[in-house]
Amino acid sequence: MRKINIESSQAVSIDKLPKIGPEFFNRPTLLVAQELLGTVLVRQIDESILTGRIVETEAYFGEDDPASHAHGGPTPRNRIMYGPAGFAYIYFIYGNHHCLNFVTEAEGFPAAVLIRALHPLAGVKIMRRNRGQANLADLTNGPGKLCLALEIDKSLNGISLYSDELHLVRGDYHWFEISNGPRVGVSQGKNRRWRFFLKDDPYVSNPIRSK
DNA sequence: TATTGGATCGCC
DNA sequence: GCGATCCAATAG
Repeated sequence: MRKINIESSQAVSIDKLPKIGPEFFNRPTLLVAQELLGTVLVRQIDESILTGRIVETEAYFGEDDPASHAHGGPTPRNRIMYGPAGFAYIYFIYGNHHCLNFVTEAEGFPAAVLIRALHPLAGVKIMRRNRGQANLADLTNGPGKLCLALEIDKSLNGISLYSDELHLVRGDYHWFEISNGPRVGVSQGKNRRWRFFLKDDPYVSNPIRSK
């Protein structure tokens, strides 16, 4: 029976924490993007468990969204976005980095939420090893950083978010304020303020943190 | 087959 | 502020 510090206060058994089910993701994307804040991402690798509280997300919605990979219709790369909700869409970008997305909405409609930043909880030692540096606040404060820290790459593309390897559980972190702003790194669709994050949280990614 | 640009990061 | 680095999409 594995014991783990999910929220730093008391050790609980990871087996007893109910996974968040696929129905959570099969809902309006902007709602899911906000309700994901405060939940805990669990990454299990063999005997190791890495967890982090989601503190920053971005929504990508439909083929009409110019910033979405699905803008312009289905391709081999974006096909997971067209599938049912509750699966991971993972892609490689800028020749260096992976990004983790959760597919939302009904099958056939391309939408997803990009996970942009985590507050590291369990497995910090392994995350530090994976990232090759020691500053806790810089471990998972960006989409590429958190994938490296949690050993998430394209081999997990299309995996169920109800799997042991990768899933979500509810945190006990509730009383926060949600801020929103323009999405990061997109050249089009700037008018959509679909980046959501915990107000004043130190683990949010750096660019344009406030306002 | 070639070219171009991208939902980034870390170092200068 | 800029280079690394390479995949995906588009054009030819």
